[in-house]
Parts: sequence; C-alpha cells; structure tokens
Amino acid sequence: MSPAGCHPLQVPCEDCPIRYRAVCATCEPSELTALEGSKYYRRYEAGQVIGLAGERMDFVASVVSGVAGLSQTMEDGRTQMVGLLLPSDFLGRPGRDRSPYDVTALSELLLCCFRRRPFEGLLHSSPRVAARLLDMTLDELDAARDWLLLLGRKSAREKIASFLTILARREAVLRQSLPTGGTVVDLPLGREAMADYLGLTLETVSRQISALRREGVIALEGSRRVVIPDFHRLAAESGDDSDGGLPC
Amino acid sequence: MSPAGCHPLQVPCEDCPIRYRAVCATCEPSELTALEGSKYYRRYEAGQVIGLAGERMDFVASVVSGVAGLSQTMEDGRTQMVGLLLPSDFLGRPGRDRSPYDVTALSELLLCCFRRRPFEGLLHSSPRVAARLLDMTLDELDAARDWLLLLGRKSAREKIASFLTILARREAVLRQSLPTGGTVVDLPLGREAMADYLGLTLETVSRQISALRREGVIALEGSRRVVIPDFHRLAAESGDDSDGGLPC
DNA sequence: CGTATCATTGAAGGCGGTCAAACTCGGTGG
DNA sequence: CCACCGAGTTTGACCGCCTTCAATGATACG
Repeated sequence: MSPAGCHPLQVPCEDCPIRYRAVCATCEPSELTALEGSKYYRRYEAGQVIGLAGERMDFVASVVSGVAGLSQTMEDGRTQMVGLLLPSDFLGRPGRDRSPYDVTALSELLLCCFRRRPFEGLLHSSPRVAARLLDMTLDELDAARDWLLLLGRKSAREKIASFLTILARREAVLRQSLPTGGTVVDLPLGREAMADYLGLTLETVSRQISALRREGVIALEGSRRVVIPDFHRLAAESGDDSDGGLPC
Repeated sequence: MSPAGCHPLQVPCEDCPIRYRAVCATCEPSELTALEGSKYYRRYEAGQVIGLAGERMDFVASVVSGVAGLSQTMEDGRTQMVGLLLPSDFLGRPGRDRSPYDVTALSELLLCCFRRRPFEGLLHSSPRVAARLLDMTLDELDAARDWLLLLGRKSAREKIASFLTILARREAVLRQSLPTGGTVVDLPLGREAMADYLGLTLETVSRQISALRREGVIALEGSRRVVIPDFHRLAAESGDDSDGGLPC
C-alpha cells in the first residue's frame, strides 16, 4: 500500500479513464497540456479525511477512482452527507479556498489534483473549460434537488431503493450497458455512511435492506454486494415515476 | 391588476433594483446593452404556474421582485419544493430548454426574461457573464446542501427556526442592516408552501409556529407576519452553530 | 482462538403524520 | 350593517414509522 499523498505515477491524460467525462472532457490539446503541467495525483484510504470544514484546501481535483463524501455535522453530532463524489466528479470550488464541508474518502480513492492558481487561470483563459464546469455544476445541482425530494418526502424503504437504483445506473453508465437482469452493485459505503446519505439511522438502513432481501427484491453476497434480479421491481419501490429517463 | 405576461414598462438596467446582485451584476456597458435588447418583463400572480415539469421554457430570467418556487411531485401527490427563488436569483438552465421541475409563482412575481438564444450567445461571447453565472450556481449548490442537512437531520422545530432565520437574513441583506432586535419578517409563503419547503405537513408547521409563539421566541401579526424580538434566541433554536457566518 | 469492527435483530417509546373539527378573516351579497 | 361563505389556519386525538437503546451475530485479522 502506498501512503496517502504520494504520487503513484504520472498517467498521461490521453490514457485517463475519465478523460471524456471529467472537467477536462472538452479540452483541446493545448489546454490539456496546460492541465498536464499542474496536475498531480493523491491517493487516500477508506475513511481518511481529505479536509475538514473551514480548513484551507490548496487544490481542486477530479475523482479518478473510488468515492468521496462531503458532509456536515451539527454540534450534537448529527451528521448529514451533502455530496457524493464518484469517478469523474469534481471536488472543490474555484474562487473559494476553504470548503464549508468535511471531505472524506469513503473508499480507497484516487484524485487528480490541480493547484488552485493555475486551474483558476485556465478557467479564465479557456471558455471551453469554464462552460464544462458550469454544466457539471448544474448537473450536480439537479442531483441535489432529487436528493431533496428523497430526504423530504420518501419513506425509509423508498430511500434505500432509490439509493440502490442510483448506484446501479452509475454502474451501468460505466459499463455502457443497461441495468436490467442480474445487475450486481458493490456498495462503496458501509451502513453508517448510507444512513448519513439517506437521513436515516444505521439500524433502519439495515432493517430495510433485510426487508428487501426477505421479499426477493434484492439478494446479498456478504453485506456490501447487492444483486438485483429485476431492476424494474427495485425501481418501482423507489417512488420515482417508472423508468425515470432511462430507456429499457 | 395587469394580466400575467404583459410588459409593464421597460425599466432601464441602470435603475434596476437587482442590477448589482443578479446574473448581470458584472456586466460592462456593452454587455448590458446586449441584454437590454433581448430582455422583457413578465408578471405573475401568487399561485400561478410558470411552467410544468417537462414543458418547454423559451426563456431564462432573473427574479426582480417576489418569490418563485421549484417543486417536484411524486405520482401519489407528495410534493417537495426543491428551489426557492428570491429577488436577484436566476431561473432556468442555459443549454436545456425544459425544466425537470414545476415552476410556480409563490407570491406576486416580476421576472426579467431573456430569450434563450441571445442569452446563450452572450454566455458564449462574454466570459464575465459566464463566470458570474457559475458563481451564482455554486452559491445555489451550497444553499441546496444546507437544505439537505435541514431535511435529513433537523427536527420540525429546528426546521421552522432555520427557515425564519434564512428569511430574516435575506431581509437584512436587502436593507443592509443586521438582524438583531425587533426584526419583522413577512412570510412570502403560506403554511402549505412552507410545509413543502421543509418536508413537513402543514399541520406540523402550524403547530411548531404556535409553540414558538407561546414560548415568546417569535410573535405573530396575522398569520403571515412574524416579529422576532431576539434574533439570537431564534437562531439558537435552528440547530446551526451559533451566528453561522454573520457578524453581530 | 480471541478480539475488534461492522451488521443484524429485538423491544419500547416519541415525533411527526393522518383524520377531523373549530376558528379567523376577508369578501360578497342580501 | 350584518349574515354568509370559502380559503387558510389552528387545534385536538390517535396512530404508525422511525429512532433509541440494547443484545446478538458475522467476518476479518492477529
């Protein structure tokens, strides 16, 4: 295991697995070389803190692999996850050097980091990159709004089903396939992190997963691998209007 | 009363009450004249629908006065507000011509509208405007994340207190004063809309407001005017760490 | 085999939801 | 002027879902 913060090896952007989905997706060769110059990798282990609320973060980054979480904590200890960053998602806010949220690696995590100044310079000089970042931010805002519906109005059972369909869809996008029969989802989060994401307690998460298993909506292989025999059955449990946007 | 959709009168941007807070805040004179050419006003009455989910919206807009709401509805009728647009906030998404949310005027509302094509053209040609929109979108994302904490982890009482402090702060920003003693807040929303915002039922909203009144945390003048004798007392009920960011 | 961590299951209680009735207030028409 | 009406709000009684507290079970690792 390589310690956190070391630079594994400098992967050229052309070979990057998230080359065409991250903030650099629309870069021209010249812009790419500019990024290539100021980029470096950081690796974190599951559970490791990347930055605490209010601290300075001297870089912004793309998630290359793994999962990162943004979370807020109240004085009495209640915590709510407010961002879930999967591969190709962008971490950090240009123009602000301190995050108002705790940033944590939820699984083993690889970040492609850019020092702030050069990146903000590129943002200024290249409308293409700025437009891409705006588009990604708007997508994130839409995702946050779906999340508001989930937290505000869905039952515990619907929350679990929604979460599993979200993961199954992201998984399917990666594999360029449709989530229909026999989809397998590896949960990148433990029960407690899932509870923080869904606004529940870990006990309720566990109970609802057990209930879905008992009823045959899902099957478990260990506690972190979920098999979905019938995707539509699961989606129907999520409370969203059927096949929300995904053709099948 | 002028009917919805009519053009009241063409206010020059220089005299606009939101000139320095809206998407046009950083515009140079030349950009401003470009906007001035394609802008027009729309007026809506409280409760009026601006657009339904999935419908085309041929314009984007700034809220000049009044309040608009974005909301999502599930098949069985449960609804959750997912966006609250106050004066200077931006409505619509460049690049997408149909909103995934219902858009409603929650009070009497005046929009400064821009036809899509000219606006997107300006976004392309003027990095200044693009940067401003990115910044506003990031602010909205931060607000959505605070909202996630509210929906996921706060009690009904804390939700009400949080909502009132949010309104009091926005009010204070408009008047350029600090919310301390004797602040008066006019609720732009009825009990049902508040419930949709907070992920509660209207009965619970009403009960919690009554409880805060009984205990002297707030006072009511009619059902829509709230007097806050001690802002810190109210803020302490919101569950947020004391004086979140606001100097006093 | 023992231990630590995470997950599951159980029992009891509380917060907010549901259903229902009473109340307030502005507007309308007799 | 006042009775009536309707929409919005308040209050009450009861119930169910989720939380809380607690114990048991599973899995990995030394």
